[in-house]
Amino acid sequence: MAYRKTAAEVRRLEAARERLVECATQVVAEVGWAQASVTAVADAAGIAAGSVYQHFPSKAALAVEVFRRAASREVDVLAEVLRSTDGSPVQRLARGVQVFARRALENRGLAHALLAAPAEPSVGAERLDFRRRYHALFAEVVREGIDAGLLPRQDGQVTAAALTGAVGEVLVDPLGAGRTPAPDPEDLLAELTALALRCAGARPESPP
Amino acid sequence: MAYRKTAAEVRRLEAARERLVECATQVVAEVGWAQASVTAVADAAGIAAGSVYQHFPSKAALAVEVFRRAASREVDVLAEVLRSTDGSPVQRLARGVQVFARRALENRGLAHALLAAPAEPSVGAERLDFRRRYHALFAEVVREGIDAGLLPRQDGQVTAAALTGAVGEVLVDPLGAGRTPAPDPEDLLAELTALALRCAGARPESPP
DNA sequence: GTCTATAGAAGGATAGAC
DNA sequence: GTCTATCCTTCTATAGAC
Repeated sequence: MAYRKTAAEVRRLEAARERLVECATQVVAEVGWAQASVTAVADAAGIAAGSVYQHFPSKAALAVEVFRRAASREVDVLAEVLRSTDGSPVQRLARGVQVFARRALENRGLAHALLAAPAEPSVGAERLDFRRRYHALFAEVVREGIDAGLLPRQDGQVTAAALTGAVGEVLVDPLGAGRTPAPDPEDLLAELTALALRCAGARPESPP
Repeated sequence: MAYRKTAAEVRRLEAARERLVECATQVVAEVGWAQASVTAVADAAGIAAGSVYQHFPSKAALAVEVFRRAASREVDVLAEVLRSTDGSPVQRLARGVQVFARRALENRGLAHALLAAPAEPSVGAERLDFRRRYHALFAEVVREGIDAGLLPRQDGQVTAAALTGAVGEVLVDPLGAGRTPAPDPEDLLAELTALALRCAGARPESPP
């Protein structure tokens, strides 16, 4: 007689998997990909190391899932801000950059893991996709800004890529080695916003 | 009696290693890290796969060496342009961005491998260092621009990181999947230069 | 003759095809 | 699920330099 999972069992299994992904994400944010061993992750989730393989075929698959979840959250948040109906495209761009940066500064470990930390190739491939999604979002708002006459004519795709790269790169270094003295997060945020607007060609005195 | 290598032997050995690194670089540029197997690299160098291990303890060590060599070449070229005594800091910045981009567009495979292609963690770590060296170079010229009154007051470190990230990110996508239609390299170069100058806050009408 | 670099094949593991 | 193919690495025998 074939074994059939009951609904309760399925739910428990999914909950365990969910919990595993969440704990793994936290471990990665704290110690980085390199130090996030299967044992460390399993310990954090309160399960045996071997049990990880009940939910994922390999450590790499778990890492990819961790990356995808975290990246999607960031993309979703940015999308909501950039596509908001509140404010001009330029204002939304500024808010988008701020949100991008603020979230990174509030969870530096995770941001570093998403943006730059050395990781296995499978995660690296996800990272390329992650950045492309950022491009697409920025490209939308840049295009709106051009159409509204708030930004000069330009290749929106190029500007969008540049914004992604610029903001990402700025956030990586203070997250990594760090400067001395450590820059004040609020200063950094202001600097970064101004820089992004310059980058897109927004008039400096652009009003409310 | 202890065996001592003759000068000729040492030279031959170094030449073989050199040739191996060069061939490996070419293979990586052509097919990427993922496809650059030990056998493929050895074949390109005209040696047996096992012989690779006479020169490097592991494939990863060879990959790191390949990355370092190629990255150092790029950094050196950029340094020469940015530190040239010819032209204002802003002009040198523009030329630097152009050289950065032009070299990437002329050897897209290698540029993609250096900037973005998924690679093993050991290469990823080198990549972080590579980008930091770019920051440092851009930071110099931005600072000079500020001191000369050609650029507005700003955090040079932040701008330098942003320039690195922006140019790098813009170059990655056309190098990888590519857009349709493929953008004209000269247009891209002009767009990128303008963008970098905006990013640093250079006056648009800045003359010769 | 002695010592080493190289070639070539074997080992052990893993991923992909069927 | 099995089987093949390929990958990185190690091992051994050979050829070549001193």
